[in-house]
Amino acid sequence: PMGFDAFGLPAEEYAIQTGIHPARSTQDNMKMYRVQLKKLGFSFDWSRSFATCDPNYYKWTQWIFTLLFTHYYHKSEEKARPITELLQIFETSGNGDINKKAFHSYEGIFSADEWKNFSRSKQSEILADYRIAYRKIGYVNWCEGLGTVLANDQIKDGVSERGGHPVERKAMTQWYLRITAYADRLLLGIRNIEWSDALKTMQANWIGRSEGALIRFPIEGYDERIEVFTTRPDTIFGATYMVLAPEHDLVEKLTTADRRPGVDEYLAYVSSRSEIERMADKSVTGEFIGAYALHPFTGDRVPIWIGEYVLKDYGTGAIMAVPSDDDRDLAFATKFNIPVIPVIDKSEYPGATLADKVGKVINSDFLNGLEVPEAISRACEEIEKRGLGEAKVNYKLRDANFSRQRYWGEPFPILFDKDGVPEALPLEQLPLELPKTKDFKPGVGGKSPLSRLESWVNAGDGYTRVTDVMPAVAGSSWYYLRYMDPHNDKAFASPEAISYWQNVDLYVGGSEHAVAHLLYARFWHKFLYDLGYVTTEEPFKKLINQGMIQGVIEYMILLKEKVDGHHKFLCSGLASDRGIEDYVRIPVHIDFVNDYGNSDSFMDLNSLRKFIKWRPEFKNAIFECTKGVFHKGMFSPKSTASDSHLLTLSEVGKMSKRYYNVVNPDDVVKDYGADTFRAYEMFLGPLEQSKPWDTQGIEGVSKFIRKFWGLFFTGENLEISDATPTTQEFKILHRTIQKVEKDIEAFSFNTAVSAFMICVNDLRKIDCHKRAILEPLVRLLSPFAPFICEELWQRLGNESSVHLAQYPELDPSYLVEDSFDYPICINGKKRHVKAYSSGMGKEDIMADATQIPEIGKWLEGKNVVKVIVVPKRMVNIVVK
RNA sequence: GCCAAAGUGGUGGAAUUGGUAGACACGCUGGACUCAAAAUCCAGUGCUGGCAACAGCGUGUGGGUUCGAGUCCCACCUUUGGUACCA
Repeated sequence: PMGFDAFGLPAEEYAIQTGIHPARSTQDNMKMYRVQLKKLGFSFDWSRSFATCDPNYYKWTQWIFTLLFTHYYHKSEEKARPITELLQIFETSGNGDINKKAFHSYEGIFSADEWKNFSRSKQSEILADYRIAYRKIGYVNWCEGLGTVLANDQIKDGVSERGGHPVERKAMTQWYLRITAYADRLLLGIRNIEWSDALKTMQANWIGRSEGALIRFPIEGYDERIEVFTTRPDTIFGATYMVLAPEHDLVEKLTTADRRPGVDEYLAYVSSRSEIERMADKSVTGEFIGAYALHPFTGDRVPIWIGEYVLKDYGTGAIMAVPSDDDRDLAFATKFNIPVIPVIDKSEYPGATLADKVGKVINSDFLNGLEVPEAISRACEEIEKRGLGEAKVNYKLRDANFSRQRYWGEPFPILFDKDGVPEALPLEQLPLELPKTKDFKPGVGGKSPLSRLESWVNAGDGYTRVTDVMPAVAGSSWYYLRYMDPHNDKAFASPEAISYWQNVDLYVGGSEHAVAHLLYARFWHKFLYDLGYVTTEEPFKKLINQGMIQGVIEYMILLKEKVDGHHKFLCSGLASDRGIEDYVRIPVHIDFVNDYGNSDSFMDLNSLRKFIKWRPEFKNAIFECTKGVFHKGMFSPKSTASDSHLLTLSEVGKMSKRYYNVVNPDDVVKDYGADTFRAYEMFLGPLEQSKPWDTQGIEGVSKFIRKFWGLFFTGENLEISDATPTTQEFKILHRTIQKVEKDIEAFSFNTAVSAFMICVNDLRKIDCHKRAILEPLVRLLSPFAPFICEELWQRLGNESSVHLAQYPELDPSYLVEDSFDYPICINGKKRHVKAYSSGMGKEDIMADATQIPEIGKWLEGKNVVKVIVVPKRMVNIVVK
């Protein structure tokens, strides 16, 4: 159910050509059309991956969506409640008459104080609006937000990565997943799962809980107030100006006539800037809009500005700026000559930065003299007392855009009536299948392809359908539950199956899912838990991030000539005889120092930076990317001297078609067999670690497999003895059982393979061919080398599969050693080794160790201060 | 900048969680078998000095704790992921 990249081609284009539903097509079809599409020279923009295409599965994804749609978050109960309950309460409470009960229930959406602060007209508007409450208060909200769509009218900025087509960001009414309702519980739940600390921290940071205050600033001459969120209410007396996000609702209203031209110009500037530009260039920009807020405590006039550095989506989209205690505010104030009032005295905390929450408050009326932490709570108190705002917890986590303007994906099981009120389709009408079509081009104004289908949009009786589809994360948020009962057509999984399987014991996945997929799945799971559909609070009990097998990416740089005293290079990627033509799209000249921002070459900027770091003498060189074909063997072998004309650079990175560094496992299997390949992947290193694929070491594993086979055969003939094994042979076996068992539990497969190698080497040395040893060993090795073990198991005369056989059991009695080789150390340095029997006491060892003749020379002329004996570890003699 | 992870031979990596650093492999060197090669087998292989016995040094750098540090603490350097004006 996860979206997958099918040969790097989007499903839409595939369907255009074939008319075949990708999920139902065969691999061969795919390959055939892949070739055709390439010939046609398609480039693609609006989708790279297939969404879930099996209606029997996505029926339940749609059903869960209807649950999310018909439930709301009840703050005081901290769980999901059906919206219908809420509506009933309103209906019985009479038109516009807000009784306490209704009020309480409404708390799930607005706090009591928020409600109080709404104007009378807004309150009745909300009540009159209750019929369309679904739009606003469910776990999925139908509201406006930015989406990235193909610009089919005008080129604005930025081009798509794949085809170079222009895209734009556009506000559209879309579905949003209200994951923020679960922010607190998603954060708390992290404690109870066995994930790596790194991953837990990443999720915690992503949720980004911060405690602070919501403060409402009155505006001179207006009834409205500006709401700001701050984690530093203690610095409120240092607030010398306010900044609104350029997209803030009040900007239009508050801008004075004399400031209008400047503001319009600034707004135009902001909207012209692409995300990339904003990120690359963080220069301080802003504009005064002419209006003033009134400081809630002092009543001073506080000028209102707009500025790019305030984000519409975080907090309230507005800040009180305290230049004395915030780096960004200070930079802004400095640039625009806004006064700075120091409010925190940090003289007692040398080395503390502006952001550190330490110091004593000054210039701040009733806060003077307090330490920062006290001042924060004191300020919150006062703010609440005077009705200026309240303490508030804010989360970085934002509601997730759940609409995609493309063809493939689960259609939304929602109909809008003629008044625009959404209704969920009942389960009997699911799945709502995607309509068949041959027209996959985007709709007008960046709308999705479905909007072009009149028969889809109009559902009859004045009802209309949503034209967007769900993202790939929809299906992936719960697919593991479907595995528990995959063929059930009455429910997404039966209660029996759910209570038997519960949740995922071990989830192995890449760390790229750290915040998105893993967070959404946790949210859905908790939601289903609240509704009683699952029995656990967390979907994935234990999680391991496997590393990625990487490839080596090679680059080549050719010193071409000297131009105006500058070195000029031809640079290129390479790795195979297929050449690089396709991958260097636009030849560009890069003067690295002055113009390095415009690279569109295969050899990316990072590599160039690395190159410069390595060879600083070429700092001022000119790099020219070329379409020419470089072969590895074209130039003299790797030379790095500056008099040479060729330099090579390589780096380790993802295996990808675009780098020509993909190693096909089939080839390795063909050369060495599946068992060797499998065991070698395990042997390469720790599971969690990414590592480059390097076939050099595979010989060792291959030899091991052959040696293991050799234990059973002399030439072609099976030669197995039924003799009783010696103690030593049993010891070798059971030592291996112990080690392998422990390693499997710790997911340390590389050391398990090494234990097998040691075992086989030891058995060869003593020429052991005994069934009583080898048969358990076959069973033990079978998860690591399943095919050869199955073969040997059958040859040993067993009827059923080795994979169904009883796993060998450890007998610790074979592991008892009667002596131990103690390293004898002088002051912690090993000088000698001596064996002492296991029964020997500490005192006896101590006494003997100091008498060892070989140790004598180290003790000469010194006093023995202390002798430390650690049983079964070592002996340390401390001398002075 | 911030968050996270990691730095051990020529290479991939071990190290019982504070107790013999370099297991197991690859590579390399020498040898056996062979007319020869491949395959296989045997021996050696951290660095430096020495014929050797042996000695000194050695887990990114500098300091600290300890009888004892790859492992713990402090500061720094480097690399790899992630993230980005989060108020």
